[in-house]
Amino acid sequence: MPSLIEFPEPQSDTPSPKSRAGLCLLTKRAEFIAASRAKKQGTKSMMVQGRPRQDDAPLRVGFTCSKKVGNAVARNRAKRRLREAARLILPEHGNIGWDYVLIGRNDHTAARDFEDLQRDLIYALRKLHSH
RNA sequence: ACAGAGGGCUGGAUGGCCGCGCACUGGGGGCUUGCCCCCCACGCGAGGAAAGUCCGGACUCCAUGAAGCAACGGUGCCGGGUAACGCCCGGGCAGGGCGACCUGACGGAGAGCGCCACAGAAAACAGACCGCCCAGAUCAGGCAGGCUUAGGCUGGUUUGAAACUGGGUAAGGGUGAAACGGUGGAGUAAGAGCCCACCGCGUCGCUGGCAACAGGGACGGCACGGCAAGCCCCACCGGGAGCAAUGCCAAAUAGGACCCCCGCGCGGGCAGGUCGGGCAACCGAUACCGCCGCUAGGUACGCUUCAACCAAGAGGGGUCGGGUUGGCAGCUAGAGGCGUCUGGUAACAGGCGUCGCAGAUGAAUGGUCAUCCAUCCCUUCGGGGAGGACAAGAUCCGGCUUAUAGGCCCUCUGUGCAA
RNA sequence: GCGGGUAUGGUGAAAUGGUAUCAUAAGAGCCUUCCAAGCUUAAGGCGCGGGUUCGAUUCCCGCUACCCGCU
Repeated sequence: MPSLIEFPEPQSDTPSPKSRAGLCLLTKRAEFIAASRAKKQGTKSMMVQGRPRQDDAPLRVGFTCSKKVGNAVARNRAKRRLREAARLILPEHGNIGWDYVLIGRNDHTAARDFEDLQRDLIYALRKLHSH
């Protein structure tokens, strides 16, 4: 029923209600662009972008794989591995009120050992928070 | 055994723990009792090509329907299958292979236009550059005769000739992708379908076949080069756009500005008439009649014709500007899969039974562990290590094309060996 | 996802089925005291694979890469 659905205020800082795997997801292109203009930290297996939002809402995360990663099979696999790593790491190491974007890289995101992938994410988050 | 040909199937397997999407079957809980929300269990959860978007449809809108013409695009041996097709099956013909078998845009060049570079005599109504042959003239030589004192002159016959003139001929000619039927004989001055035999070609009957076509006969007497994936002709097919179609809800904005257009008639003006007001000039109303101006539409599209409908209205069109990028429906039961029977050579069709089989939208299948399977590497033969083809739905279906590690099954061909 | 288009020297562009032209850049030489301009000169190419044709940059089919439009 439309009358019962509370429409969110049209302010860009309010988190979008979409969630999956226990994490709030970024869905709008403008949110991705805002994150890309903030801090970034590259590792061997991924690029991580982070942006503090100045509110107390839960942290949000988005995943991106461009055509450089490969065909659709390679892109989907890279995003799944990034999503699994985010599910395990972010609730513990992420900060409330931040937006994160994880970007897959050619070959290494799909081929790197999963424990190394998790260590890469923890390292990148620590660097982003400290700067 | 080796080498091959055709067809079909499969596309790593099993389990444990954590995690994801959908559905709403069951259970539990929450309150704002809604067919709402949360949790748990169960169920389902990428492909043979999901791909390329090359064809054909379903469906939706443009735009309610019908017919014809033109243009444009496509298809192109024959018959059948199909909702339809450029697809499939069967047959014919042509080419390739010892063979199983494979390949083929495979209508028309006798409707017309165009092109055929270079080379070559000539590239398309044929003609004749070289050559070959005949005749003539000229020149030279041999031989015989006549005249003459030796020399020499004359004319007959024959032979030859680089070049000349007039005819005959198209057999031969470095070429070229392609050269005016081919081979053999007869014939001739030389030659020639000029004639003959066979082959090819053309025309007309006959026989078989639904047909494409095949077989055989008679006649003709060589005419008719190639290219239509050049234009074109013939036959058939096609209105356009696409699920980001389309419909609805919510939100937001300026329910915005300017310009143009509209028939039965409309609008304006003038004069008169009529009515009303006014002392009057004049003002207002009316539209039966007269004159002036504007106009002959839209749905329909390149053109023509027709039926029907709409046509001064919240009208149509154009330019500029502003707002939104949320949600729901479409959205998965369909020319559906599997099994079996019947008809058919087959593609396929029909009957019966049975199954319920993804519906996401920054977009769901992942992480990890163990065992097995295929492959590769190392090896002290105990084992150890690496590691899984091409590639993932996005409205749905029928095809085609392209990519694809390997594994399995069936049928057939050739060669060799054995019995 | 759906639809449309392009590919020619390093770069930007032309072309009737007969080995491809122009501009510019880069190389060498001349000119100049030197540079620029100018002049001369050589090299360098039809995205890939099939087919039609005697012959393909051109015609047809299939791939590859790139670009554009539609919510």
